[in-house]
Amino acid sequence: MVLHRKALESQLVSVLQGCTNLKKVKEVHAHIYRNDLHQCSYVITKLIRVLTVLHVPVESYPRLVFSQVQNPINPFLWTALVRGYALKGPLSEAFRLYASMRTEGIGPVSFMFSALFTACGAARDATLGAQVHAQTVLVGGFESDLYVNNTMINMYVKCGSLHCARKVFDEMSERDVVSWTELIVAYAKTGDMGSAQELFDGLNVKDMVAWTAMVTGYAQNAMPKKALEFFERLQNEGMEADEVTLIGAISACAQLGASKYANWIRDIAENSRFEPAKSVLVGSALIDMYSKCGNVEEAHNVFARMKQRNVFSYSSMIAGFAMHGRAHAAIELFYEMLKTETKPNHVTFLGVLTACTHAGMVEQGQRVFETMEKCYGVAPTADHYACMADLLGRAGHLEKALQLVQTMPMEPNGGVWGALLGASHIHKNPDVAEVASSHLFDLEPDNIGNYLLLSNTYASAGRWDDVSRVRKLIKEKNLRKNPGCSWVEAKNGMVHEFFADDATHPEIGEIKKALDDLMERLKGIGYQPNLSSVPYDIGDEEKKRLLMAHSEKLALAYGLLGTDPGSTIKIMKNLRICEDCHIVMCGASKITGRKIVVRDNMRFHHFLNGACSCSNFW
DNA sequence: CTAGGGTTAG
Repeated sequence: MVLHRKALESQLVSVLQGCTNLKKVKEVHAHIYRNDLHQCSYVITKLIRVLTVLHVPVESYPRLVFSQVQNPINPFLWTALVRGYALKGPLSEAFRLYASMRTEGIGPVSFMFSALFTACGAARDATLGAQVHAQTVLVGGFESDLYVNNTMINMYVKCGSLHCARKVFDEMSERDVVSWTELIVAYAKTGDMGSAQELFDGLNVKDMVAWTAMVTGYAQNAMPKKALEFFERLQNEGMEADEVTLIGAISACAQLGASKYANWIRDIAENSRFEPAKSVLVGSALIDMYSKCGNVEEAHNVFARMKQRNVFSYSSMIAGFAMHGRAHAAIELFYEMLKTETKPNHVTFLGVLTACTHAGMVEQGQRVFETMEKCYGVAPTADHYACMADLLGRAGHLEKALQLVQTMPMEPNGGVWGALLGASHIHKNPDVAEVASSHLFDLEPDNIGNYLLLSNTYASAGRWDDVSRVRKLIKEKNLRKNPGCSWVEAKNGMVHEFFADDATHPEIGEIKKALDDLMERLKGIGYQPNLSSVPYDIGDEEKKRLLMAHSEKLALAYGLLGTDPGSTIKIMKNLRICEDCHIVMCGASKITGRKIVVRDNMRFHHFLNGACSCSNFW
């Protein structure tokens, strides 16, 4: 009889574990009653845990179940409830439960402290966390408990008290790989990869999670080459990369933006247990990567092959279409998404709105903006207002854009004023540019781009006195111009880099000659240098010379020389492509019959047969 | 039971 009961208990627990919805749980609960097991702490603890995971408010169902236990002396039972409050709050209730448990004469246990630390961490309450910390010391016997100390480190990290976390770590008598990894991640998140690396080097037995923390850390801190180095080292150690590791590496490849790396990691992913068609995470990461590498077709291939899609997959694909100027595809996909179970979130709407912006679809964008809260329950953030300011402003409705910014329900951020400044620059409106930049100089005093946009807007209006006033400001602030830089992929996947007026490339002679030839042929079809692209008060000949030295033109010339005639020329630039270069790219695609893709710091331009996917709207 | 996670705008 006893044996039978035990078997039934563990059977019910495992059934509970597999419950994915409330209805099933309720069925099992009825079964528990029928078998007279509603006093069994083991089963009831599991029941409470499952309910919490399914986001049932602790106050309702779980508490009811708990209260039906006549003599709750099992600390696991109490802790299950406390963990529920740890996830959703309120924090005070978690502590009230802990106090009641002690009054019931139940001694403190390590996992109860862990639950309390989790609660403090989730509430970002370091003060309360420190009180629990003091409790563990006061009660005694927990100072050397590895598990308690690890959750304590985690709590301090979540609260942003890295120093306290480090102190706990330094004073621990025994540490395991979890303790180390927690700190490594904490340093990585603050951008301190030096300390992260130092800790990692001191770690004797490194497991896959620790390695992955380094891959992800370097990827998140914009050091993609380092991230990939660690990814390869991890594999050389004989460890199998899992989903999380792959995502870190894929994100690093996305940052590099080169097809060589993209195809390399794609291969690894396809041959892993987490192939993109089956893993939503890996699939979504690949969509983003291919979009950022200029290959939106391949991004869509991955998307189409995925067996399951979630809000990340859809949002990434929509944003991918948007940055490649495929606005209609983006919006179509958005409506397709609305027919599924997947609900759009704030990121989805950013993608849809940028798609409208990049295609100049003002009315469509306004409609989406107006309905996002009403119909889909997603309240616009300042970023969405930035998109709207961009949408209206670029389309030439500067007054409307300004009005929107001045009446928006939250404080405009740098993105909002920046969009307005960008639009003022395009439409050569120094008055609106002045309003926008006065805010930007407060919000982002060191962002040189804003000063340059204002100064260039003055230049386009011929207000040279104002130009030199802004120039002086830049000098006083000791700000340095970001040198323009372009890369182009050669045949073998090698990436060649060019700065403006750069003569360091070994084949610079041929490159210059190829550029001259191209210019001659362009002139034949009516090209004239766009002198207004040069914001300096200098002679026309000097302007022409500066234009010809732009890094993207050098990269284009090298692309013509160094790649197969049938292939796409892929150029990347760290700044926004200038108008003259844009015209030249259009012409070059017509004359040479080559497909040219340029990624500037804003988006992708696909040049084919004399036209650009951005419809000259950028 | 505690550690590593993806989309975003000027």
